[in-house]
Amino acid sequence: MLAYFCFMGRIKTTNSQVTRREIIIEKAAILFKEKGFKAASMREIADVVGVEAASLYNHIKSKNELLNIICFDVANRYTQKMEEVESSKLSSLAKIENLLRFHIDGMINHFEEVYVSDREWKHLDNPYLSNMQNQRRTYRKRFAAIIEEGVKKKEIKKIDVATAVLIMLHAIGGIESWHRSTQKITGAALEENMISFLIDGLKKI
Amino acid sequence: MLAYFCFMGRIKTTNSQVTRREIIIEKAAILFKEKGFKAASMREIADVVGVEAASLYNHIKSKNELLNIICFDVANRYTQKMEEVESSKLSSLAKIENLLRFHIDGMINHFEEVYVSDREWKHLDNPYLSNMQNQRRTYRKRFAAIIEEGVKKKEIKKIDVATAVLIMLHAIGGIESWHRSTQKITGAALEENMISFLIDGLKKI
DNA sequence: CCTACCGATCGGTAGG
DNA sequence: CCTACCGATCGGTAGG
Repeated sequence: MLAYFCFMGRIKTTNSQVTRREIIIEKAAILFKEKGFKAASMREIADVVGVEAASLYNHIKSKNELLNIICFDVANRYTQKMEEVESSKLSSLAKIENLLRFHIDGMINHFEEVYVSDREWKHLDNPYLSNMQNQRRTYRKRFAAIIEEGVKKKEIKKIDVATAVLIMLHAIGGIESWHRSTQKITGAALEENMISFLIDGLKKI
Repeated sequence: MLAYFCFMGRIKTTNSQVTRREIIIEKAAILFKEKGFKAASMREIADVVGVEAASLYNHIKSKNELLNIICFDVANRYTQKMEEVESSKLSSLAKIENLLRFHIDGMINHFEEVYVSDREWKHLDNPYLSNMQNQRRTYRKRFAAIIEEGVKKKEIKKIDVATAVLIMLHAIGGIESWHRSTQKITGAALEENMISFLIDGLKKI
C-alpha cells in the first residue's frame, strides 16, 4: 500500500515535474512563514494541499522533517556559495558583494524558504538543531574572515569585523518589509540600493 | 478571594518594588524570546515563577495579555522617543543617530522585551494586532520622513529612503547575535561601531 | 488516498 | 495561592 503511493508521487513527474512531496514542502514553507512553525498545523497544510492530514504522512515522516528539509536546503545553498566564493580569485570587496547579492536574490526569489530557515530553525530537533547551529556559526566565521582579509590587505576600511558581519547579514532580512510593502520598487533596484549602501560602508574614502 | 491576591501583589512594593505581576511578565518575555510565543507554555512560565499554572491567572488575564503588555510597552517607548526627536531642533543626521542609539540601547538593555515585540507581534490578537501593524507602519514612515528631509536639505547623501530605513532598522536586530556570542566587545563599543557604520552610510563624502 | 481514532498537551475555569 | 479538571487541538498511527 505504502509503496503504491510512493510510486504515485513519482509518476506525476510526467505531467508537471513537481511531485506531491514537493508541493507539500512548498505549502509548508508558506504557512511556516506566515504563522510560524509552531502555530502552523499539519491540518492547515493538508487543507492547502487539498488532502486530509493523515495523507501527508505518505509523503513525509513528520512535521519536523518538513522544517529540516526547508532549513537545510537553504543552509546547503549558502555553504555551497561560500565555497565557490572563497575559491575564487576575486578581491575581498568583490567577494563580499558577491555574497550579499546572493543573499538578496535569495530573499527576493526564495522568500518563504529563506525566511523560515532564518527565523524558525530554533524549532529543529537534534541532531539537526546542533548541526544547524554549527553551520550558521561557521558561515559567519567564514564571512568574517573575508572581511578581515580585506581589512588586512587594505582593500577595506578599518572597521570592527564582527559588527560589520552582524549588520550586513541582518540588514538583508529587512527585505521582508519590502515584500509586505505595497508600492514596491523592483527587486533589481532594491538590490542595487542595498549593495551601494552596504558596500559603501566598507570602502575606503 | 481575588481581591485578596491582587492586594498581595501590591504589598510587595514595600520589599522589592517588583510585584508578582511584573515578575510574571519578565519571565514570560524571557521564555517567549527563547522558545517563541506559541512554543512557550503557561506551565513553563509558572515553573520559572515558582507557582502552579492556574495561579498565574490571579495576576494576568490570559497568555495573550502577556504578549500585549510586552509588545505595547516597547512600541509605546518607540513612539514616545519618536515624538521627542521630531520636536527637537537637531539636524536630520543627528535625529537619526539619536533614534539609532535608542534602538541599540533597547536591544542591549531590554533585549528580551524588544526581541519579543519585534519577532512575535504577529501572534497578537485583534484589535491589538491591527493596532500594532499601524504603529509599526507609522513609525517607519516617520523615520523615513526624517531621512527624506535630510536628503532634501542636502545634509544626507542621496539614497533610496525606503532602502535606508529597511537596512537601518533591521541591522539593529543583529545585536541578537552579539548577545549569543561568547567573546563580546562591550555594549558601548558595539554601539559606536554600529553608529559609525550606519551613519557613515548616510554622510556625504 | 481516506476514516477513525489515540495519547499528550494546551489555555483556561471552578471552587476553596 | 492550590487541586482538580475541562474542552479543544495537536502530531501522528492503524488499517483498509
